[in-house]
Amino acid sequence: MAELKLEDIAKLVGVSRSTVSRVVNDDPHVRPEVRRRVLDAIQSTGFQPNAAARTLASQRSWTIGLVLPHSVSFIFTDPYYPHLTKGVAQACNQYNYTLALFLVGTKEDEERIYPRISRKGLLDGVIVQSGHHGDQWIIGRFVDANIPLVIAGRPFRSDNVTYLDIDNVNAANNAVSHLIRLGRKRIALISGPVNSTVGLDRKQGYLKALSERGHTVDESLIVEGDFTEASGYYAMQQLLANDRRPDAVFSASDVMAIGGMRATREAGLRIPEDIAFVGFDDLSIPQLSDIQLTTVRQPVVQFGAKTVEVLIDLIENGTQPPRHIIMGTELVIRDSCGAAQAMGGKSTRSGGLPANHGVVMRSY
Amino acid sequence: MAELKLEDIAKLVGVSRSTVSRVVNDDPHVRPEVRRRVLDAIQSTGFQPNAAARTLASQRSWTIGLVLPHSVSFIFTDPYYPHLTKGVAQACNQYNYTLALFLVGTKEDEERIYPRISRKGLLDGVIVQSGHHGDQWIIGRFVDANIPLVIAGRPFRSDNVTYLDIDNVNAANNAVSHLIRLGRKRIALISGPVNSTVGLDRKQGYLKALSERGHTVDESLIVEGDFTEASGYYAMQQLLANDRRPDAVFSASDVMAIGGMRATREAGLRIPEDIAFVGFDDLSIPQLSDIQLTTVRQPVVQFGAKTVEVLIDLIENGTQPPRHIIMGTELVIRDSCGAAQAMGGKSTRSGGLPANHGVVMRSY
DNA sequence: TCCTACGTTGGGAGCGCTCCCATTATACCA
DNA sequence: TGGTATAATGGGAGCGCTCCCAACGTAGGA
Repeated sequence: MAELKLEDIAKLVGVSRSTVSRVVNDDPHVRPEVRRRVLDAIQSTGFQPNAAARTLASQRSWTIGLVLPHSVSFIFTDPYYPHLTKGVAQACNQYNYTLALFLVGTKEDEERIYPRISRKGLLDGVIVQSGHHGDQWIIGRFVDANIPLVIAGRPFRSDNVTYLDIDNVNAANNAVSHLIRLGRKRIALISGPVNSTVGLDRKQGYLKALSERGHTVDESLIVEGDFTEASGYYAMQQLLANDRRPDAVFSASDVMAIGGMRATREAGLRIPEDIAFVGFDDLSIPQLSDIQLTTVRQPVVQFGAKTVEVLIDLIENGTQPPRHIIMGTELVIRDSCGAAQAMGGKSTRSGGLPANHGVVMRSY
Repeated sequence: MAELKLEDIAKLVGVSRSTVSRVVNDDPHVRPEVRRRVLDAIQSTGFQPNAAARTLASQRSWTIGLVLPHSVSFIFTDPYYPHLTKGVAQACNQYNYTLALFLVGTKEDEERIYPRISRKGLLDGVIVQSGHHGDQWIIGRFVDANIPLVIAGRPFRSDNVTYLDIDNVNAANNAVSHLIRLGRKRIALISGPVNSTVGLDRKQGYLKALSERGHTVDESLIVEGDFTEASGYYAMQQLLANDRRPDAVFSASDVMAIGGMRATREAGLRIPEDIAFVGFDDLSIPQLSDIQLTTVRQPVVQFGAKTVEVLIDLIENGTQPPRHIIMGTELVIRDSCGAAQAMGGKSTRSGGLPANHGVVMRSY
């Protein structure tokens, strides 16, 4: 079967190329009867308009790019990326855009990928997941290329770009405040990398909670991790080697919290009795544990979808003043923070269920 | 800055459009001196050829599609998908292809996505992750559309399509044989869904190992899961409710094994002393456990990359007889199978390390 | 009845490349 | 030195659409 084109359908129906094009593009200026005949022909022949020709003529590709820098290593261990991707992909489907995925790992990748992205006729716009210091020049590059751009996550220099982020400071503040309310005195932080805005913001929330509630900051209770389970494990070992060990830990990610909890158990300490834990993410990691993690739930999938919507708005309505959109979080209270014991009630654990839903507290 | 085209560069350098095109496409028929001047102009102007125009004229988009059916739910919990995606994305970068990602969840998604994929001028070829019964018609559809196609995973009807798979039967056979060699008598199976070839093949390997080594099959020791942690947990509870409980479990995925191990611990049983576990995947799931899982390592990332290579070969060299490529696996022996104890040695656990590498046995 | 307005339709002119063929420049041999 | 093979170059045609404008038809008002 030779490839059909608009012209062929036109000939078949006995109308012009333009009329078929109008039908395909839902242009109202076609008589209903003609539209029906064209539609029939399209249906019966299985005609699909050629994407490249359409893009060339209309200067719109209906494709958006999702760029995940550094992801090649982290996509292994960090459930954040699959969830974000899912949110973005679903929204793309919904709005009839195609999603082009760019996983950038090495410098070599960058040199192959970034020119391709800046090229016209491939993408209508780009979403860059960011928040790392090293991403600045990439963002600058796309800004220079004048391609519609939305950043997922707060970039270091955010004044002239549109970005979406979750409210990391408030979320961390809530989590730590929760531990303080439960009577914990020495609350440690396993932070994210401080060369990332996520790491920075969650740390700031931790510090804010302490100072707002009259706790003094003990630098020896702050250890930096890199969002991997291993780093959480080592960070916890360091915290436990302290003269006076912590009685609670706020971890900037669930995966690090799991590492920390493993180190805690190995040291013969009980969770939450000896040390309470609160994590960050709530992205359904399968855990081999009878202790369910209290954590900050960030709406990553919706976040990804929202990112797409903002980008499409940018594509279709042209340049606008940069927008900064911040999404809220929830604190999900399960076992590891000791809330159940502290409140004299039963564990929130609904015995035997693979994962309980916990008690949810909206951040705002 | 107005968008540059080939013609503009040509005018700038004082040559023709065709010559610039030759330089851009590395055609050898250009004098070195002219090539240099053109290259300089391209460099200094930052010219990028328009992707859509190129695609339209050459009938090649240098884009391939990765279709993940059912993935919208599983991408949450199953690390297989991110790993496969990573392998595919890296290979795409390497060969200068763009990757278009299609996450298909609902029937609605299908109706939006599949016509787009069949459309000419968007994709040069498609990789479909498969192995589920329901995917047959999708595959048939792409075969009909005559688009270069490679299946990742063995499809149910595989005669007329090219696919890649790992050797699930052998891998499962090895895993179960390992448990038998360690002296386990009642070896249970937490299988994958039997409406998938993965589930079927791993089950067949289990059955094969038993029969080859003179064990009888006890149907009450076989429970079907769906690759989620929850299903592993429930499956294990069912197994433990047995009159005579198993002394070993082979799980068709690590995530289900983790669910199973959680149920085992909750029942007050020891791993591996009371029940030994062997999983399948080895995709670095963060575990809150002092027990490291013995498992079958499947080379998912390389598998994804290989899939791309086979597809590109198909794209560039035209239709060939369908190829069926099967990749080997390794058994990674850690703590949960009890090999260390059985062999009278120490645990293979290198005390305190976040995750040990285990002892690797190549399948073949 | 004619004229105007508007809804409908057709076709030309691109979009920015690649591909092919014709033409010109260069090298090599007799 | 002329003739021929070969390399380098230029430009037309076309890829399959969209967009725009002109042309046509029909209805409604004067």
